[in-house]
Amino acid sequence: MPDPHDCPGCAAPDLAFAAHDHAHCAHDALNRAEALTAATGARLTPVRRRVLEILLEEHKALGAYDVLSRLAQEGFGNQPPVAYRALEFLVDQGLAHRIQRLNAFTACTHMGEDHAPAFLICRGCHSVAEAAATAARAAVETEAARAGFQVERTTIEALGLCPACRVPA
Amino acid sequence: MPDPHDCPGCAAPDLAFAAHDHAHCAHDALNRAEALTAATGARLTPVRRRVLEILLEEHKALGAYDVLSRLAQEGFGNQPPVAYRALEFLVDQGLAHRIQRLNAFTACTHMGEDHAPAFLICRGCHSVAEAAATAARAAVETEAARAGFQVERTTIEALGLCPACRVPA
DNA sequence: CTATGTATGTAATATCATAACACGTCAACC
DNA sequence: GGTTGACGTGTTATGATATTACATACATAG
Ligand SMILES: [Zn+2]
Ligand SMILES: [Zn+2]
Ligand SMILES: [Zn+2]
Ligand SMILES: [Zn+2]
Repeated sequence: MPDPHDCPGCAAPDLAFAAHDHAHCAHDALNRAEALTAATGARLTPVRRRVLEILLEEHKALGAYDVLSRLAQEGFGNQPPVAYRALEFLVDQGLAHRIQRLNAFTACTHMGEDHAPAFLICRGCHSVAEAAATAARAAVETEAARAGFQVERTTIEALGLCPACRVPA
Repeated sequence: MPDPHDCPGCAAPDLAFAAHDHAHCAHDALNRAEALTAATGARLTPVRRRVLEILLEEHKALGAYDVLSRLAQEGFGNQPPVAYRALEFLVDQGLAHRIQRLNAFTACTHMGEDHAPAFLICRGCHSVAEAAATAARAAVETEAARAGFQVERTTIEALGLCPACRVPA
């Protein structure tokens, strides 16, 4: 098992697109999730934990029904609410995000950081990364204020090409 | 019929939330749509025109099925593709926008301006306004570039309270 | 007038999401 | 120990959103 304190991938700002030891990346995220939920008293039950593991397998977004079919294969319930509830829990706990544009979910790559990222969605390989969005959010709020609008949450999702997909093979 | 050259509402930057003569606002938008489609050769057929009129009735987003039921009442086809196709046409022509967060559509308030707005969605009254998003987009692209990601389109949708809904009655 | 492309109508199906209820577990409480 | 209540899970049923495929109408170009 990799040492969590010696990992180039985990230090990368653009984790999803950077080459990294993803097995370690996922393992580490799961540990972090355990710690975070333990700290708040939230219960990372088997279903919820398994859903998070499934999301962590790749830096992509999975639809609720994709998750569900995986769960069903493994002996968990096979009805939509099973998946939706676990996903809702993970999103509420900040362990996963919902990607509006894809009607899909992805594991958070910055667990515990109280962040509100922009999502970078590659239309080539369908990977999803998180990017800092502080400046962008501020800009939106400035414009909104001009209209007297009070922003509570802002969804920012960029569609385009990741580094790997930009260059044709 | 109002004079298109004397309208306080049409000059407001935050048209949707500003008090304005909406009958004129909608009428004017429809004229603009006619002119724009005529100029490009696109055909604003009866269904498409009617869908735009429906969207223009309020500064809100309407689901495809809401639009469809209106169409059906008026003797147009009552199957989903009728609505989805007309809506797709309007979006392609820049006469309407799709609001991802709501799975719904709203008439564009800046037809012909080649804009890429942020949407301000009021959770109180469900009205939707467009706000300038040039700075926000630039910020997103800057961050994306740091990850080597090439942005093609960015969806920015803010949820919050409009001026009218901020103050409790 | 006929061929062509475009728009519309319709049926069927796919995909995404939630409401409502039943059951099991566990810990707090008496 | 039994009761209660909160919570999580399972299941049925339904609702909401969206697309594929095919048939038909209609304009206009040749
Ligand atoms: Zn990784
Ligand atoms: Zn890619
Ligand atoms: Zn108006
Ligand atoms: Zn409002």
